[in-house]
Amino acid sequence: MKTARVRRPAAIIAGCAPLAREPLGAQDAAELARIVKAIADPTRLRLLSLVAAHEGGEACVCDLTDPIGLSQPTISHHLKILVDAGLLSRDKRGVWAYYSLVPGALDALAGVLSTTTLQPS
Amino acid sequence: MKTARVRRPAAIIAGCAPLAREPLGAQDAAELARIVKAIADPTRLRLLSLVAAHEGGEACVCDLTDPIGLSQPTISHHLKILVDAGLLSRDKRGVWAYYSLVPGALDALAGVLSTTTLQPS
DNA sequence: CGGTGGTATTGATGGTTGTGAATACTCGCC
DNA sequence: GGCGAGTATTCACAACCATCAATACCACCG
Repeated sequence: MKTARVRRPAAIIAGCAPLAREPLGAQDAAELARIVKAIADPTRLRLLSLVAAHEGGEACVCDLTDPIGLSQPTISHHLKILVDAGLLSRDKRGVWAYYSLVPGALDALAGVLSTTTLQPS
Repeated sequence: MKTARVRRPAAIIAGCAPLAREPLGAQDAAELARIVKAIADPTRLRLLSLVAAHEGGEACVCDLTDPIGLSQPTISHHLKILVDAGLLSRDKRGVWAYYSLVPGALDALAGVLSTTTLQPS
């Protein structure tokens, strides 16, 4: 069990300046890149949108394999990466594992990337 | 010369729904991932912020090698990736190549990622 | 308790990528 | 024209990654 990684969700990116504000330090850049890497894959982008658009805001693995068209282990693997990045949360109820968006995580990421101060309308 | 790639800047991501709105198609996901991959690297994130924070909003390669601490060819390589992704623009004046943020590119990306409708304050 | 079905993990593999060394290119200048 | 400086490209290599097949895990049900 060496998964004692950082594990902090999107709090670390919330602490970063808006990217265009001031030069990013090497350490902040590394942590931010770790999050961005999680969504730098077409399959994982689709998984995020599928989960978000699914009814109830959550979906289990069996809901995702068919639309994506990849094997079940591969889907589980990508989901794990998204969970580790703090973008998805996993809720195992019985045999099924339900994944849902971590509230605010994607928005925090968007906030760091945007060059202007953004706020919900 | 096979660089007749897509080359469209951030227009393609502006055409995508906000990611959480509806399931992302395979093709949209691939194009979006191509852009996201460009910023999924600590060095390139730092380059973006360095360019943005530099005086005049532009910087040449020689301004960037020292703060980053990598070789000049490597910096040029990363800059090329950012330009190809439509996030940076290159303006060669004499011997110097000045890089600057493509206006709206990062914001378009942030808009696709955010789960709420965002607008500048 | 044995089976069944949903999910996670392991192992292997082909492909991608970040990096530096060496080198080529391209201006401006003497 | 030739030289020097800033930048880009090529080549090579180690590290990482996305994927699948096989298998293990685990909760429920008869």
